[in-house]
Amino acid sequence: MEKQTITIYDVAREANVSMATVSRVVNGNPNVKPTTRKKVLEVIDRLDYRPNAVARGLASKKTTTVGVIVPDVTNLFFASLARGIDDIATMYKYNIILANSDQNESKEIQVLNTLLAKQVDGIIYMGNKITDELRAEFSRSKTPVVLAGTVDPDQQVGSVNIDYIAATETIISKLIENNNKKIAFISTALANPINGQYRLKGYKNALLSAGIPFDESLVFETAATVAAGEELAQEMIEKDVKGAYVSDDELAIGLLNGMINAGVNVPEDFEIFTSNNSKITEMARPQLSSIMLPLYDIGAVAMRLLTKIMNKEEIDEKTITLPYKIAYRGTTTKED
Amino acid sequence: MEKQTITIYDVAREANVSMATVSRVVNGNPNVKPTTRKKVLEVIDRLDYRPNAVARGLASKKTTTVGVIVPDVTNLFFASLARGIDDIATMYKYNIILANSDQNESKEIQVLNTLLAKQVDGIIYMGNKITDELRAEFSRSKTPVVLAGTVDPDQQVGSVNIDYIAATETIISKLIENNNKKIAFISTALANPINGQYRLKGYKNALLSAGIPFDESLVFETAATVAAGEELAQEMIEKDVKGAYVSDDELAIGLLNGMINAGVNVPEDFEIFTSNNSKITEMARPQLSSIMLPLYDIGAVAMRLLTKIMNKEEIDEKTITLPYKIAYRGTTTKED
DNA sequence: ATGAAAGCGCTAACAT
DNA sequence: ATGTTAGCGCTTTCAT
Repeated sequence: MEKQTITIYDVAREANVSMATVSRVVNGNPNVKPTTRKKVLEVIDRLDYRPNAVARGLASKKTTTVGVIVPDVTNLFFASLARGIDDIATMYKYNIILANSDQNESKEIQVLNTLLAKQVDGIIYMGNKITDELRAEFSRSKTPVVLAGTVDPDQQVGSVNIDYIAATETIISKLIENNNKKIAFISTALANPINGQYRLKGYKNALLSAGIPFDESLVFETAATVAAGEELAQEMIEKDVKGAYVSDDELAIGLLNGMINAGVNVPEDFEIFTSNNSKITEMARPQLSSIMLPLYDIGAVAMRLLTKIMNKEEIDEKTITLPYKIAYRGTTTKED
Repeated sequence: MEKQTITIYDVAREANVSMATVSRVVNGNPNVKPTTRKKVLEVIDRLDYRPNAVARGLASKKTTTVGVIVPDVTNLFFASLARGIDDIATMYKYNIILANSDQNESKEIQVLNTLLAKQVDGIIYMGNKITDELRAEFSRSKTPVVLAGTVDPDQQVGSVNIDYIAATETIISKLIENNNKKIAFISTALANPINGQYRLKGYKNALLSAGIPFDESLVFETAATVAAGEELAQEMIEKDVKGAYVSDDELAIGLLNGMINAGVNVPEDFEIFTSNNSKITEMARPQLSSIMLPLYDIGAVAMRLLTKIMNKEEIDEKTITLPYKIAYRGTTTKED
């Protein structure tokens, strides 16, 4: 015998009221006489009634769930953003459907489509580049989208980031000042505008200010893994590079460990600045100096922005730039 | 003018067929003549029709989404499990609603309830202890539940784990053999049966085999953080402890760094074994020796098990024990 | 303050 | 192979 599900209709019958009244009670509508409210609540409790969110979603056209597209939760960078997102989502009574995209374009499109099919009220996207196809899908539905730690050069959708150009310029200048003229720019996906445009721009700006010519051969593109970083160490030594800016923390740890294994003294003979200040930066020995990206906050603010858009509130500015700091730790010499 | 949503009815009208036929085409039902299928698909494409998963969920009583309750995605241990879960979920056309519980009982209960309200087809739970209240909620609905990296001593729900007792016993024996008799057992939440019952049991077993009396004062309970580990270092030195088994990787890195900062040689004068083999174990210097918990696989197998249960397939054994290995790395002396 | 009734967009018998 | 028809459990006018 299947366990019968209790519906709003059952409650209405037992409480001698209409479905509408039960609905009002459940949704906290004030237009209910206290005595009836009490009676209804009593029946709800007695029958152990639980509103069916799917039915509610169909009727109200709101699911109170948002889709979160993330390259890989296993990367602390994204996990931290996701945590910020979920906390704020919970605060505003939303749930998140988390989907890993592996930065894979077709997977992103597919994920986006199932998210839209599931009628999410909004989407938070993290990734590399907003391809044209992706943008087309975004605008095909009117579901609001916010980018977290991801930029859209065209600023068509909301986004939350820091000023990557300024941050990078600052630390590269610091590196030059501490150190010498040969600084590597080590990045994951240069196709990502954050890396290939903004950070690289900051790097070039700093060189320019110091009167150092830009050397293409000091720009490296590789994977966001420890192994990739270790592999790069030898090349640093061969090219007699004295310092490096790295766009990913795992990659930075790999490079750090690779240099140390090769007998190089860090930071005396080689300085490293990394970008995300995820918690692994403090696990490294020496601890990694880093741009202090407010990871959790980027996620949290992105979700907050999304709630406003979903709620059709007035938005002052949909392109949000958060402040950042610099952590001078063990992989750079002078503090400031 | 609101953009009108295209429904199955619109497609039916345009294609001169019934809704049922459109539904059949959309759901890949073979009972459709190829020519009509083609015609319907053409209209679907032309109108840019997207099936509404919420309506489908209400009608079919299946949402193809599963709830995942996790203490904190920001912990690599859980992030790795979550990744395994999501990959298999995607493979079987499910999406996951990810909810952080912070190991907080009331939050767990609340999250579980909203997940059930959203009519998830199944739930994967990760956490500490299955409290009675939680178990009551689990059985209150017939929604299938599988535990990933979490044990239920009563084995009432499905679960995927390794043999924690044997794994711990093995490495403690190794530590004793390498080293000496004073081995600390450092754990997060002893209330978690994995720590307080199984791992501690393995620890005691190993001591017993070696004829070493169990010393309560060598059992430490603390938080799963780097800071907590660093704080513990001094105590290790004062008590003249020569080795430690640690239940969490972040905690282990903290301890490792703390010992090194105190001038202790690792592994020569102090050996460390940690438990989860998350990727940070390879970022540490020296790299952490560890039980090789198949994190991704635990998540993947848990999700696979859940799909079987949701699909009412025959299950051989709902309490699954996966194999594990031991990684002998830099924080222990002899290899084996 | 409460009720009646019409959907929301789809699936799933059941007919034909 | 295709169509008809009830729902699924709820929200939301519109009355009263």
